Amino acid sequence: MDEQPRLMHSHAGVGMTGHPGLPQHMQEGAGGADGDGRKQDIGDILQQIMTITDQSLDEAQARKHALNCHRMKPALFNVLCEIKEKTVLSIRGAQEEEPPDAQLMRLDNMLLAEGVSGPEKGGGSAAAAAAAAASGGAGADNSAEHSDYRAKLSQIRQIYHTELEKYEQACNEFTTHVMNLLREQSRTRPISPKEIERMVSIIHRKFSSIQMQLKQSTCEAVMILRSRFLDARRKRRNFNKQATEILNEYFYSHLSNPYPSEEAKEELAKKCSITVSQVSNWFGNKRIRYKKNIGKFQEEANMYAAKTAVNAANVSSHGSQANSPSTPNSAGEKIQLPCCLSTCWSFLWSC
DNA sequence: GTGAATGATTCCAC
DNA sequence: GTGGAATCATTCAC
Repeated sequence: MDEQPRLMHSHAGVGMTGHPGLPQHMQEGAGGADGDGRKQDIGDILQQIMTITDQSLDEAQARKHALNCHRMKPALFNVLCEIKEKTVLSIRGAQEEEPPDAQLMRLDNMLLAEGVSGPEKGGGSAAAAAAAAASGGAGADNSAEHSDYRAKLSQIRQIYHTELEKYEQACNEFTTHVMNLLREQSRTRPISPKEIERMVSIIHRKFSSIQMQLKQSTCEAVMILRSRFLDARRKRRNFNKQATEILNEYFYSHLSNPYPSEEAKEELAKKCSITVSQVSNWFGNKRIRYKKNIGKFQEEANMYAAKTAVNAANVSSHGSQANSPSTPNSAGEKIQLPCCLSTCWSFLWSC
């Protein structure tokens, strides 16, 4: 109960000469009898403001009207606005400068990179191209897969933009509503432009957090789409017969050391129209499966050994040096290797 | 529909 | 970074 008199005294003191919060027009001639009169006026106004909530609606309306028409009202209002602005700045000033949200930046960057946000640029073509390379150049199928990927990405993009537009519209409507409300209220209580600005930024932050959720879920949707598209296991195609033949020929003719060099892998990849990674995968699988069941692969090994022998014989008949199965080593040099040693070699690299 | 074959991926050790 | 081993996902022959 003793709060009110203290506030009143404090506010009344605002009218004192030389008070930093007091505008020039209120300070001029504040001393003497005129100054006492103005202090009394301000005291009256403040008294009316403090008691206005205890009155009936009609009484309050009448008081409100009287206050609005009071000759000292604009000056007092300015003082209250300035005091409030300074108070708000001192309390909130430090909080205004928030660093940009790192998570939001990451999401924005990703959406931009995937072609979901920003200008439409046939988004996802990079991912589609990557998938095409990963799947080993399935050729004709890829264009259909690309269009499928693009269509799905376009759907995600459309949903994202629709939702974003809704949020932005809602944010603008709400901001306008709140600003109108504050402007209306500013006729009866001191609301500084800074305070309105702060309120707007609070609203924007709230809506921004909702937008972040939208961005998060959009990113997840893109990731799922991308992983499905890029998961080549779902799109596995057997190599053609010729490619398998070339790889097997190399494998069995290098049974002593079935580890093709990078150069050999590149050459094989070129010959088979597959990627170097696919060549590595193929040799990895082949080594394991051969080692696990040599007996099963023996027939195949013999077949390719015979084939190699025939090739060598052909070369020999054309004046070449070799007349037994020859095996180029990893450096591409020819070394003499009896067929019967193939299992011994396999034992060597399997240990 | 089922099982073998096979290309790709993942995890781990070196 | 590379290769081995296990596993997955798909294809293919029956």
